[in-house]
Amino acid sequence: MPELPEVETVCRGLAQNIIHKHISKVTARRRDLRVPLPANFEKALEKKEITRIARRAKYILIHLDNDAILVIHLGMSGTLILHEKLPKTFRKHDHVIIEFAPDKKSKIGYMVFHDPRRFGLMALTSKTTFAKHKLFVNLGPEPLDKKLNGEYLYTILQSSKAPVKSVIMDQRKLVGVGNIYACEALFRAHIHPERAANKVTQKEATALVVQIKKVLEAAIKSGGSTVRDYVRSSGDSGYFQHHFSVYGRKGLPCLSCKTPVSVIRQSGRSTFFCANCQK
DNA sequence: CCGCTGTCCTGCCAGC
DNA sequence: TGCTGGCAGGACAGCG
Repeated sequence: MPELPEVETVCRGLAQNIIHKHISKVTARRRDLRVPLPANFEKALEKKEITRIARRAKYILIHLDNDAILVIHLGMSGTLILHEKLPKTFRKHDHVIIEFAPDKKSKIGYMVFHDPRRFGLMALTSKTTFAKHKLFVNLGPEPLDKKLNGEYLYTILQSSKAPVKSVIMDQRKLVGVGNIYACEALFRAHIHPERAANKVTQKEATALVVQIKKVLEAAIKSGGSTVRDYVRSSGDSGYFQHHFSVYGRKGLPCLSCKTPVSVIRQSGRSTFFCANCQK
């Protein structure tokens, strides 16, 4: 389940494999994803060339050689798998199959969007209307952008008395940080996840920004993380999960002080933290 | 406006 | 072994 590093890893995999490919055929086996596929979905993609792969927040943006952009969100359980040949049988949750015209440069022939929970989506937008699109208009800044500094985060945190963890996961304030990396960044910055955001000091906000960037960059470097069903577009798993300090480590000794890692629920999500190291 | 809860959907795993 | 309940990386509507 992709947070920013996983989505970034998928984008890099796609960029290496499908840029300049021509889409020859699109087949939707199910249209009722989180947002239903538009009626013109297949036609809008067929006969177009892929020119560029980009990412905004947790959305994959596949630019085509006209004004169009194919938007993909993987939700909690979505994967994009590239195949050389069409599989003999489709899996139950293979919802969309994109077929490429053969070319001399690569053997990749198909891309399959697989998403058991259907929390993911595929949508169409365009270069000219992208910024005003419903999915993108309210998104906050990218965490790896220079614009996201301690000063910015401190201002954001000051404006809310919700728990600091909820605020850094709020995609309107800051994109890309999901449950795993929120837990990891707060641990690294020694901030308790339940602390009211407006009680975080300027110094702590700066430390938190540094740790958010560091943990995301480290995860991207190791190819994203895998908990259960996330697979890179090249087909093999990432391995950042071996580096989690607190996430999924309930009851195991804190790597810093050996206190057993705690787990609580915040807004329906599990939060892992060290009650001794995080104040 | 704000903060929090519930919900969408399926699969998997622990516990009985 | 088989069933059940709870939980899963996201996002958003709707409630008080």
